[in-house]
Amino acid sequence: MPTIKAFEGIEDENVKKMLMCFQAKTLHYKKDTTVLSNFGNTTQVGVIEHGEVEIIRYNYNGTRTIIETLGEGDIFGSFSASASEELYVIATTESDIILFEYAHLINRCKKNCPYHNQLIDNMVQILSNKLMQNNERIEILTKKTIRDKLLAYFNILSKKQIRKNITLPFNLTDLADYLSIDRSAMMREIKNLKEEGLIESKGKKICLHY
Amino acid sequence: MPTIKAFEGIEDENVKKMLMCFQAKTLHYKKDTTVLSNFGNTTQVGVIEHGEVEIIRYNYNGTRTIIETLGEGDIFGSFSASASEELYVIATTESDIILFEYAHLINRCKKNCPYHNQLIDNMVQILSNKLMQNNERIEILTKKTIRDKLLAYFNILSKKQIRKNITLPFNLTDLADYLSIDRSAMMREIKNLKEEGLIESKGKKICLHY
DNA sequence: AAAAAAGAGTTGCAAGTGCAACAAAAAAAC
DNA sequence: GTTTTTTTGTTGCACTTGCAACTCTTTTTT
Repeated sequence: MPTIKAFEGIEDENVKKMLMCFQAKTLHYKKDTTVLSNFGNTTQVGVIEHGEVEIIRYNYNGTRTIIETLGEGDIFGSFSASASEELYVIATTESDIILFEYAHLINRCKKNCPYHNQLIDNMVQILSNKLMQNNERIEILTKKTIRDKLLAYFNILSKKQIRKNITLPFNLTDLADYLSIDRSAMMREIKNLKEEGLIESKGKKICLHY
Repeated sequence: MPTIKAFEGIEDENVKKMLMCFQAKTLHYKKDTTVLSNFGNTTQVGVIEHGEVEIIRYNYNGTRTIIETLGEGDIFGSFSASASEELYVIATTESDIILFEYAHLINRCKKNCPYHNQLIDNMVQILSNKLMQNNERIEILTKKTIRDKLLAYFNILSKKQIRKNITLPFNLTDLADYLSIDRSAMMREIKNLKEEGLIESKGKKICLHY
């Protein structure tokens, strides 16, 4: 079993008890299938036991925006998105996902289980982290030019990977989605950055020269 | 005393005890003074007892971006921003602010005070709300055109104020900041929307015709 | 009440960006 | 190994946007 952030510090047997108490269901999803649709209005929480999912918004003009990419042990729920959006949770690989009602997470049950405290402490941690990630994305999105968006993104990544030689966590098409810019315009700007000697790059591999 | 979200459901006397335990300081700030600078790297949390503050990022080119506007009873801390930013918390009106270390919020003290549970439950609530707000902002910022940004923003506001006749919560200059677009370009687009009959507007008052 | 500052509203122009439509390379499927 | 699909890389062009430089109005300060 992978380390599930929400259940960290709780013994396996207690996790099992808790999931029983929550009436949680574990469901299996094939690659590229929908885990939840109209996600903005569900009260469910999903915990990724195995696999990988993406939270996607389909825009009226047919384009799509990646809201978030989640992996093993991650959790998603109403807090992952704005209520006014048309959202889908898609399994990008074969996945096992534990589903239950969000209310269980925040309302302590009557029995006052000791491990419930731990669960809620974990939630504070998880939500804080998500907030920081969101703030990062907002920092990038508020940059006005494609160049500034790219550089801001590369910088943050470089800090995280602790080196100038970074590897993008997704392909260039998805990067353009994440930065909310046109892919071809982004490629053009990457070319400019290369020609000016600010970066070297080939596909997902980028080396910062500043 | 105003309703402070972080302390909701905790009796006044217990709040006082807790703040003692946290070694919290209440400080007074005049209009347009700095509450915290280099905010990204502090471990402090601020609770607004009276007044109003803004979390501001100053960009290298001199422009500024409003990260968040906060009022009475709101809380701010490391979770309010990305660590890589140069941030300031500015009092926009005369304000009283309670400051203490973030660690107190998430680490239950040894005495296991009963009201600490309530505090942490409140934090989950607060963080969830902030996440939703952030998600909203991301939804808006990921729109590609000024028109779509404006309409997305108006829609969300219209839902919140439950009418087509909305009043902006800040002036047009700050709105442009919030949407991260050029003010004059925004004015031009508002004019277009008016001419096409999609909205009526005068200053902060906007009426949606759709 | 007058002066100063802040905000709203406008416009020309240059630069940046999105879109469409490709070709080439790489990866996945057969 | 060949075919198919996905991803990367490129370019011309039109249009949107940012910038600068204003005027006019409203609000705040003295």
